[in-house]
Amino acid sequence: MKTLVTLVGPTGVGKTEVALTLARQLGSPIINADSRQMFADLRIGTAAPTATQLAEVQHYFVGTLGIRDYYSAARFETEVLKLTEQLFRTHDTLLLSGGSMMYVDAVCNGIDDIPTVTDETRALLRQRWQTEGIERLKAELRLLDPDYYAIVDLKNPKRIVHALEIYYQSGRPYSTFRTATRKQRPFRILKLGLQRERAELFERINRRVDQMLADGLLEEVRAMLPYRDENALNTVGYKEMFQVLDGTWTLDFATERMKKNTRVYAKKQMTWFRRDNEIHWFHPDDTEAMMRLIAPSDTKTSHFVLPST
RNA sequence: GGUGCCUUGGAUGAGUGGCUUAGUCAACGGUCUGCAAAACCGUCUACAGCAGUUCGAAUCUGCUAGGCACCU
Repeated sequence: MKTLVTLVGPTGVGKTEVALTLARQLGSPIINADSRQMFADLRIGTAAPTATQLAEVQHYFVGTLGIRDYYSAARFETEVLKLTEQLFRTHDTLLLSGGSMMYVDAVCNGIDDIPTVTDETRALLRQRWQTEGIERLKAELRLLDPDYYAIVDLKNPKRIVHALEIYYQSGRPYSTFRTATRKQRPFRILKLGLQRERAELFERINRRVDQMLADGLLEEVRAMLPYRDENALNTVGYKEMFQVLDGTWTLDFATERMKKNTRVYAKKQMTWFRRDNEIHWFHPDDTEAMMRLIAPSDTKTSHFVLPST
């Protein structure tokens, strides 16, 4: 039975280290599920695996995107599925590790087949949102897709706009694409979650932010200035440091904000993962317990085999 | 010792007799099916203490405590 081991947890909990340990023992490559570590130019601020770590274990989806590339959870789903199909020919166990909640869910549960929105449609709707206001778009959605209008979070402009994008892209209401069904995968999925006490996690986050700055985060951000409006840079760490480069925030203030926003992000991740009752939770130090769950039989069985007489 | 000003929820900060839950930040909780490290939502009802005035006080009066300023 082929198994995809999925390692999740909040930012800063220690996923990278644990993933390496497990990968070594399983002889598996690491499939990265962190939406920001995929960008080649965002290494320091996303705490991407180091060159040494990358050299030691084969990684996929780390540093594969240019800063202006479009990407999505749906695309991740299809690419990972294609990759696993290939890798499972030579591996029984594969490791998927990362904290991007939606990316992980896309791989585990699937995403409905919704048409990709073109740049033109996206730009058009964004412009209408700005010039006509969200109320107009809401009224329009109510007429075009009453079913979705009834359930959508009307306070969230992104959801309204997206539903309209789909409508204009395809000529069909967004709600007709939503099946709410879970896709079956041709392999077993074992979900492991990493957890620490909150105070300890926050302490690690604070220290890691300081380390990023010492490692040259500001220079990395400076190189991204020409692309600051790209979605990939709407990211904790980069947002704050742009303010420093603009001269509107002091470095100290920005650093505090970055720490705070990272903590908030970690909490959001925990909120998301908490409701997934398929996750088995572990302390990051307890990789032995994780291995026992992943490969329970390996060494144990021999003890129970009675010598034949 | 005397005089004047001040004291609001974790922080900041409006409010000078009832209409009110100020607001902001933090903290905590939650939503989530194509940009998700995104976007959005909810919770946290305080007025330094005591005694009065009043139908009714954070808002008026007195005393007590603490803080700040000035004076002998």
